[in-house]
Amino acid sequence: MQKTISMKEISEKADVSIATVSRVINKNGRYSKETEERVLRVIAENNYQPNPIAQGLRAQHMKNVGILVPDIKNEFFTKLIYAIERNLFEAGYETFVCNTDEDETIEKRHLQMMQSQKVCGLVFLSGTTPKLTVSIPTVYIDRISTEVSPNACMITSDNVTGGYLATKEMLEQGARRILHMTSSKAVSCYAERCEGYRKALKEFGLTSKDELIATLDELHYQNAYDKMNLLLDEGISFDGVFAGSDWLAMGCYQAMKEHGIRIPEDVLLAGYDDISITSFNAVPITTIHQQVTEMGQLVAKNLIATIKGEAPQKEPIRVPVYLVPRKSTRK
Amino acid sequence: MQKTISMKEISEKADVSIATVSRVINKNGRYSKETEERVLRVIAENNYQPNPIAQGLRAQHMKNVGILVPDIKNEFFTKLIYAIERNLFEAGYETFVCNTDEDETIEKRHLQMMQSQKVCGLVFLSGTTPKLTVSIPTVYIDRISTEVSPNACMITSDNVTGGYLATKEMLEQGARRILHMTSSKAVSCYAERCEGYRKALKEFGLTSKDELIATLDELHYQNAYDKMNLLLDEGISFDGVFAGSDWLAMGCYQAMKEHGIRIPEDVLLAGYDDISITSFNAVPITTIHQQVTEMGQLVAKNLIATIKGEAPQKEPIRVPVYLVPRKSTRK
DNA sequence: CTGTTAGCGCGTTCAC
DNA sequence: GTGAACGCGCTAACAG
Repeated sequence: MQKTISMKEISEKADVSIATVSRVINKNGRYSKETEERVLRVIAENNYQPNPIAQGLRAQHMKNVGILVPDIKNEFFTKLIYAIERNLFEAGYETFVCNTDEDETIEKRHLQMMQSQKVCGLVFLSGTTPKLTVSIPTVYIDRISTEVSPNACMITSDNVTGGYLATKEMLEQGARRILHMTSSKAVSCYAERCEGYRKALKEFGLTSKDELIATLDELHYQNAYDKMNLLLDEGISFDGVFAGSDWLAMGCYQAMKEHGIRIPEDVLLAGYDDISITSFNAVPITTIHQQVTEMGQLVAKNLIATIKGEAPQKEPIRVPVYLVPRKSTRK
Repeated sequence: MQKTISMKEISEKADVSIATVSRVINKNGRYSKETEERVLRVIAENNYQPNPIAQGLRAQHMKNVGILVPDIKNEFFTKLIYAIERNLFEAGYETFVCNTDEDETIEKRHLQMMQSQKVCGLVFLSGTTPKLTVSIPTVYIDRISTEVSPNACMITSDNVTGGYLATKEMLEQGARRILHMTSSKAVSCYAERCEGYRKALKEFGLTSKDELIATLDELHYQNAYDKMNLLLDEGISFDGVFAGSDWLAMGCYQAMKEHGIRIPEDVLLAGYDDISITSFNAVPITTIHQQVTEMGQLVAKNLIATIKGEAPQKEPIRVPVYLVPRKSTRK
């Protein structure tokens, strides 16, 4: 382990007290121009930088933030993480990426660690989380909750509009029995997308039918694939599918394909997130684009503001979405 | 900020000295059975856990490891990160994921932070890195280097065999002029894949031709796409393409498709990594599967061993790969 | 303007 | 078997 130079050594080399060095570093004033220069010179010469751990021990928090993500293998989340990390890093924060696998136990353990490690901020990417009891500045993405912590803020894309746009697209293309695949759990972003789905149906004089709402406990490709196979074997009929996420859409696509259903000729299909795979799929899939870069910026900006003591906005911040029409909804 | 209970408070509640509490926690002996029980009980009752920052300040290192990754948006890397993180977490380590964007400056700044933050281990995922001057236990993945740090070990998949298998597949399917797209920089994994490419050619009585080696400064989809467009416009002829990674293969695919080239009828195509998108592509793409789960386990195992003081293995550890034949090489 | 000092929470040496 | 005391590197309160 490489031993690094300490503030004390700097103070000796600069022939001042350790307190003065600290003041210069933190620009706390109460030092002369000359001493400042001298100290800064010694610091530069020795390539010194303060020990974040010692700072953390004193301040009771580190300049690190934890990001809790349900599935780091999902491109949608990595694009979000990328944007968040980039913005936080520029502001001097390092990032713990904690993959929870949608497992409550793992999530709790990560949270515990984050708390012990005194991260100064937390970011939750959409998922089903237990009630958070910590009072660390937090940003929730795509997870509206009624029981909001006092210093938490929420950023979410406009899921209602997204669901609405995807559904409307298929209605306009002639679909009348649109299946919606979504989460069985009370996850706000999925609930909102479903709301948009209903809204579009209503506009077309239709009502949502329970048998056309397919719910999943886990939101992976495989689950969607299995569920769709089940539904098809049961003989349910539909002429459109709005999947709550792109990976669900991919699962539906695969199952339908294997059942000899042609897309878009027999059934229209739309997903959500706009991950790369949808555009390269054998039949490119219509989807809703979420502006991850903008969301990442907002996350960083709001989190940092909250960390600095500003009261977070109570109202969720909504980022617009737009439809990306592709072959799967255009015969 | 939530104030947590300290060791001192535990010692008071248990009516022992703080030193004894420390000894019990670290199982350093020199305490009686009764005191141990009492201390452990108080610890449990108060849900106490040691402050990692204070521990870190004393020990001069934290139980955290940094992972440096060139592109966190690439599924291949996230699968690797997933496996690494999972294994390290089970062993009690938290992980800093540092995205470098293949930018040396950013990488250096991350490294500097990791060093300041006293991570106890470092993992480099394939990329072009400057010489590392720190002596932190390190694992390199897919980045063989001659100038190895004393406590670094290397894990890599069998890239030579991978390149060989991909190329041989196309040769067996009749291709004779196979273009190879690879990195312009001296990145070991790409160099090795190229070596496998040559080896296969040789076996078929062919030699590699310079005009059939296309190099890229940056290894993204867009660069491959642009390069392939350029080559096609120049009129270079070939009947097979071995791309050094799946995203490069996707870029080649797209450019060829837009030039009216049919795959596999006119040109065969193979990639490397086996990311999801290759199997869902309009023409599923043949690729080389890397066993990321196994690699992640090996990374964690070896890193932890090195952290604990064992001398790391000098020889690179090679993980087998296998060919995943798909439509892009089967007419 | 500058220096001395206490203490953040922990592990460890040294007495007893 | 146990406890007092020091120091890891830093910031802030206080004294001058």
